[in-house]
Amino acid sequence: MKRANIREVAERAGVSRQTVSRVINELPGVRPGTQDRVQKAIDELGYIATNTAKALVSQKTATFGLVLADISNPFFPGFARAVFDQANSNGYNVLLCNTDNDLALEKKAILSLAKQPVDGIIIFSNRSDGDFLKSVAKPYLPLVLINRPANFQYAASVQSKNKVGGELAAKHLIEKGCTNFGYIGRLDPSRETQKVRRLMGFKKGLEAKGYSLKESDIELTEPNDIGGYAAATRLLRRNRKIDGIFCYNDIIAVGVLRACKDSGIRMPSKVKVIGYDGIRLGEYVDPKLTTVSIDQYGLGVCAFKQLQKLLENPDKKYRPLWIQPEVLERDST
Amino acid sequence: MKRANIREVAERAGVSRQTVSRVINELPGVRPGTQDRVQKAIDELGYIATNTAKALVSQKTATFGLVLADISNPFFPGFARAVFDQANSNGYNVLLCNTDNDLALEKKAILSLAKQPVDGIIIFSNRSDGDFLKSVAKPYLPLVLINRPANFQYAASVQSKNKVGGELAAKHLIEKGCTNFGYIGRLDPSRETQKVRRLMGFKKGLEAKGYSLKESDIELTEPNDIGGYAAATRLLRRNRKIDGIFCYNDIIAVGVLRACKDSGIRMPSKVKVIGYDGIRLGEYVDPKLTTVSIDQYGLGVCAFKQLQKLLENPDKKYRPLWIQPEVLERDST
DNA sequence: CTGAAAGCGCTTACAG
DNA sequence: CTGAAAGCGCTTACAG
Repeated sequence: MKRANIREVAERAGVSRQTVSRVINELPGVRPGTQDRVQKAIDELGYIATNTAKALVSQKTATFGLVLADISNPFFPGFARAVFDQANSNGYNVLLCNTDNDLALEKKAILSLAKQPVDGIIIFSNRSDGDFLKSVAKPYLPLVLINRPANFQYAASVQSKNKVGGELAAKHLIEKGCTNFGYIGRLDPSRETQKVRRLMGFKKGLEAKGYSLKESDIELTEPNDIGGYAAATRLLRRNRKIDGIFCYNDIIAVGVLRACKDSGIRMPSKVKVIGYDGIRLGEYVDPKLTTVSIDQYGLGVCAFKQLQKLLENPDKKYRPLWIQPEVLERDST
Repeated sequence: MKRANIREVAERAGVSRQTVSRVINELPGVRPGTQDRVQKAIDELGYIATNTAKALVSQKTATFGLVLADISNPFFPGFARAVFDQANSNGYNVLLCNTDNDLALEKKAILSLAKQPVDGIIIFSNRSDGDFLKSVAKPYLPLVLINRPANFQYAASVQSKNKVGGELAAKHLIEKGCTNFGYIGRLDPSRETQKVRRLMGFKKGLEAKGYSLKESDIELTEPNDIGGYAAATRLLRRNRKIDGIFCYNDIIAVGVLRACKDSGIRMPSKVKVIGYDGIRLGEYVDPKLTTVSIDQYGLGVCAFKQLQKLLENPDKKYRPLWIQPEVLERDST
């Protein structure tokens, strides 16, 4: 048993291949009677036109790639879901690749998508150097970069305002009465300047109100709850006066919450903790985590919008879309 | 600017298209000097062979589909990640579709994959009727069904032992000293017999030790934490003697935990709660949730294995692979 | 309203 | 070791 092709349908219906093509693509100019005969043949043979052949002639695959660090990381699914929803309602299929934030895997994924080929790629995994991405971005392979500037042709970006987010965290903690601040950040082998903008914003926000953050009140750690736990323990042991902690992300903050609990430190009365990202998990921990929240779904929608524009007119330049973070107050502050 | 094709590479290298083809596919029988000339032309033109053309002749796309209810549901990412990892290390790309457990969306997704086409589909979303799936499963489109029997040709399945899981839950609660049991299940419009097997197993497990579950101690709800909260409130109000609650899944259980806490019911001393699935969230709630855990990653690995077998030899029949649930004891029992 | 011809970018025999 | 021919399953002009 073999998959039926357009020729077999044409033969069975007693028409030419073009006529079948017109029917399946719902093009005008087919007599109703002919249409019926063709439809009957299609149904009888269980014919489904393949995209490969169509893609070959149209040079469009109606498929794009989504490259991200790790779909099983609670940070991504909201974003990914938005991208899938947009794709689905616009007739696109999407090929997903995980990179684990590994440079080699990221390159491999992008290359594998290029050879598929796809019509474009959304990249939310920022290891690759600009030159590589630039060499990939073509009119036939536009790139949308998330949280990374796309300062070359055939690429656009969606970015979230990390510095603003840091400022918001500072403002919130100050409003809640904190006077001694700590920061628990992310150890990061690479020199990604984006990553430090949350801290920069936090410092700026503190300074705007006459406070400051001492270098000794900054702890860096692996970005997970275990790391957050250990970092908070170190931090609070070193400086017992700290009453407001800003964490690089929610998962670190969850570890911080647990460390405080285990040390018998009351939250939010004695210490207030604010995270970053707004992952669902924050609703379930105790106390519920206050956080600088990024609208992940909105981020995904914007990413698709950029891609769509690029697909329509690859030669134009598109300015970045910016996502505005917001404080989501729960019980930890 | 246009994507270079094999003809242009051939011309630039002064060879035929077949020779270029041999080089890119690393086939033997190309003189080293020729090889170098071709490689040089490839590099200069930034040539990347497209899969579409290759797929057309080989009738293989090296792509398969993954259909699931919702990638943003914490239940799926572990499974999905396993599938992606397997795909990646075996040279496959994967197209992901979300169905929201909606029959129409599921059919649409499967059809859209069929027309891509893909080499096969893994389906973890069980709305479609058998006849539809059967009509899709063809030697050219093998199907792997998760948690659903695949009793037709060109299909295989991976299933988890829901009844055993229910029995394990009963056994565990009894061992922990419970004597009065409640069950909080899932409201489900469709008649999916799979869904009730956890309950069947639970009853069986209780009866094996001389206990039983009264109909009035069963509550059904939407499968989320809000629903679990409300159901637990109703259940505990109706029967204050209940000291062991088995929940259809973890997210319901999380709501149950919260309901108990809010009613001042001590856990695990007064009431013990056990969930099902083993999602990560269970580690973060208070008390940490004991659960009947399914190895989601293993499930994904098995799914790919089945697909691979089907791809190699579509005509053979493959028996289902079974996933064994295990009690993961944490603090709620 | 319908069809014959050419072609999308590759690979698969086959010939030399 | 290399290339000419045919073909995978469609669509795109174009002719009638």
